[in-house]
Amino acid sequence: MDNKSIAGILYETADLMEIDGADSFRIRSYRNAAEAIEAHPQQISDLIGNDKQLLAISGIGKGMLQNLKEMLGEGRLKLHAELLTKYRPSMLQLLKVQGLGPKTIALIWSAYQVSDLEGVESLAREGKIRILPRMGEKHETKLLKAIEDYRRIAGRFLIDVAEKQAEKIADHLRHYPGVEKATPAGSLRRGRETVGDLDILVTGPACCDDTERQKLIDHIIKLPGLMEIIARGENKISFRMRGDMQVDVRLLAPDSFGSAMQYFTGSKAHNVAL
DNA sequence: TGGCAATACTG
DNA sequence: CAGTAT
DNA sequence: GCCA
Repeated sequence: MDNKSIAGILYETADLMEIDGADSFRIRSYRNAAEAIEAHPQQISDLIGNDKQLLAISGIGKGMLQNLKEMLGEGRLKLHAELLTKYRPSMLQLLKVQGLGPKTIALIWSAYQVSDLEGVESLAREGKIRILPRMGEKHETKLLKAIEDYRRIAGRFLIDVAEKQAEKIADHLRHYPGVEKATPAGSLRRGRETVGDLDILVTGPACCDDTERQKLIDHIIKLPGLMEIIARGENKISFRMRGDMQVDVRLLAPDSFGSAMQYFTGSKAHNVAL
C-alpha cells in the first residue's frame, strides 16, 4: 500500500466520521495525518516498525501510528470499514456537491434513507428537501443547481491540467522516429474549460504499415504514468493515466490526418452539422 | 490539559 | 442566534 | 486525534 492509498483511506474516514457526527478536531487530525503522509518523501510502508521515525512526522501521533500499523498489517482500517457499512459509499460523492455537507447528508439519510446523487435530486424536485428541519426553499433551489454543476464537472479535468498531460504524451510520441506530428484534438483543442478525456492524433511514416504501427504502439505503452491499457487495436490505443485521465491515441496515415483532425476535434454537434 | 481559523449564508 | 458549509 |  503506497502513501497515496493510505492518505486516501484517512481522507475517506474523515468524511465518514463527519457524517457520523464525530468530534470535529479528531476529524481534522485524520485530514492532517493524510496530508502529512501524502507529502512524505519516503514510503510509510518502508518505515513500518520504525515507530520513532513515524512519530517524528508532524501530524502522526500515538493513535495514528496504530492506524497505520493496522492499515499496513491487515490491509484495511476497521473504523473505515465499519463506517462504510453503517453508511453508504455514495455519500462520499454527495459530499463533493457544493453546499451539501455531512450534516445535511446525514439528515437526508435519516429522513429518507437516500444517499446518492440521483435520489437527492429527485427529493429536491419533489419539494421534499425544503420540509426538513433547517432546510428551506432556498436550500432546495441551490441544491438542484449544485447537482447540475457537479454533473457538468465530475469526471472532467480543468484545461490546464489536461494540457500539461497532453503535452507530456505528445512529447513521448514525438521522440519516436517515424512520428511527424502528435497533436491533441477533442475538447482540449476546442479550448473548452474542462476536458473529459484526451484525444491525440499521430501521423508520420511510423503510422503507414502494420508492422510499424505495432512497434509504435509498443513504444506508446512505455509511457511513464500509464496505469492501464483499456483497448489496443491496430490504429488506436486507449489507456488510463495516473490520476484517472483517459487517453485515446489514434495513428493516422498522413493523407487522412487533416480530415481526422477536423472530425476528432468535433464537437459532435459540429460534425453532425457539417 | 487546553486549544485546534475565521467567516458567510440560511432558517 | 444557531447550525452548516467553505 | 495531535501538539505545546
